[in-house]
Amino acid sequence: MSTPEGILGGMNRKQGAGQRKRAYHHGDLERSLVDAALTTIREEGVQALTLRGVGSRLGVSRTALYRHFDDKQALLARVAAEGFKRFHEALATAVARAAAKRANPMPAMAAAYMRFALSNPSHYQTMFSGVLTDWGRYPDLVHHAEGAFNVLLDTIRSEQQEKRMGPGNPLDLAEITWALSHGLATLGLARQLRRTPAQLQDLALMGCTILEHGLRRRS
Amino acid sequence: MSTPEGILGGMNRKQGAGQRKRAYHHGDLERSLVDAALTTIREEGVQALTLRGVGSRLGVSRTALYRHFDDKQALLARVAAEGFKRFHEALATAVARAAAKRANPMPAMAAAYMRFALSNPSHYQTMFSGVLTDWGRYPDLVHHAEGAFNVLLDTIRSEQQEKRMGPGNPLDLAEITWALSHGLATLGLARQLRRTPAQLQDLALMGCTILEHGLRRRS
DNA sequence: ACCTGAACACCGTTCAAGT
DNA sequence: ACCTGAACACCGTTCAAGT
Repeated sequence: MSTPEGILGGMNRKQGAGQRKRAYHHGDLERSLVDAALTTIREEGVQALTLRGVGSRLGVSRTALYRHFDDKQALLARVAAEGFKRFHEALATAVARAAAKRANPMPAMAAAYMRFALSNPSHYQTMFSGVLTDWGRYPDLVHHAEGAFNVLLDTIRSEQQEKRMGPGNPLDLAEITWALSHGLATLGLARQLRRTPAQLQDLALMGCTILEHGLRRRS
Repeated sequence: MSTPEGILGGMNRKQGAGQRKRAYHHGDLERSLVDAALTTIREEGVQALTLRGVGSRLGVSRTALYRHFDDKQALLARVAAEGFKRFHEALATAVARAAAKRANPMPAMAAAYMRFALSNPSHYQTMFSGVLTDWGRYPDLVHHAEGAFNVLLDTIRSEQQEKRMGPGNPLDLAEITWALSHGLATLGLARQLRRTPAQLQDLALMGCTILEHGLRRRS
């Protein structure tokens, strides 16, 4: 790992004043590129993202990006990986908080899922829109995606073990639960359901409750 | 509407022999363009569709398409509209067949939904991938999309009226049911669930059953 | 180390021109 | 009516060159 502060300290003596990683043109261009991409995706959709657009948003040439990312895919993969990391954390936190209150973790996860999608629409779109091919090229993408899914799967397993949830193959139940949350989130973000964020949040909870009740009743 | 047979009959006397709408270069180029687009989408994904690619697949210039479609969006909209029309019909047929057998229409619809997605992946991808903006420009798109959703909504309403389904706001239940089917279909087609088509079909039925049981049990 | 400008091979779209 | 070729304004990506 390089130590940009030390190197740049000699090149630019007006360093400091709260700016740690300032390079001679941009401080932490890599981070700025990701943020600029997120802004573009939020405003125009992931389909409309261009490297020229991202560059010009920062007053930087279209090729400057190649110092930090292999190609356009790599920039999108970074956005998605960051999204999956936050998503993973959001689900884990929701489960932990429910456990601390001895509350049902399933609706807590359903709420956290929808809240994440609504609060991070650019990340969510990049994670699931299908713009990303070759997931295999980006290990942390796969790592956090699997991590998030495993939070769900492990919670279902332990709820079943404690007899708080009805029987059924945990993998089947996890995929069905995920599909419902994912369906509501994608349709909601695409404005295919005519709902306010608060109503989408209610719908996610309601769907989760119905599934849980259905599981108790199965033969 | 023009009558190409009459016009072309004078231009090309080797007409007939089972070919009705043959123009001097291609018979029904419009239909061929849609089919070529579907093939490309199936093989490379909707993101990879180019007008040059579609044209060269038919041995036709990239601009020939503009005689039949306003632009690329219009070609994609045609694919999506055709998809929604077939989708609408598939759902309506499933409900009608279930009614004829006095069978439960809900699992019949869930099965028909997944079967449509698996049998028409190119259509499904174009319908729901988000490549299509400006739905308002294509009325039959909206018409058939609403038609398909209304089959679901009406079925839920009548099942509730006949006391075969538990209580709840029909619109809420329709959107939850749709979201589950849509989530399973999109995740399945994107190979994010590691399932065979037959397993996806089973999962769709299972999800539908759990939802129905959950509805009976709600307070 | 970081950034640029020119160049290349692609795109969708327009338009005058051919049959 | 139907199709083409040239032209235009965009892409992503590469690369030699600058500081």
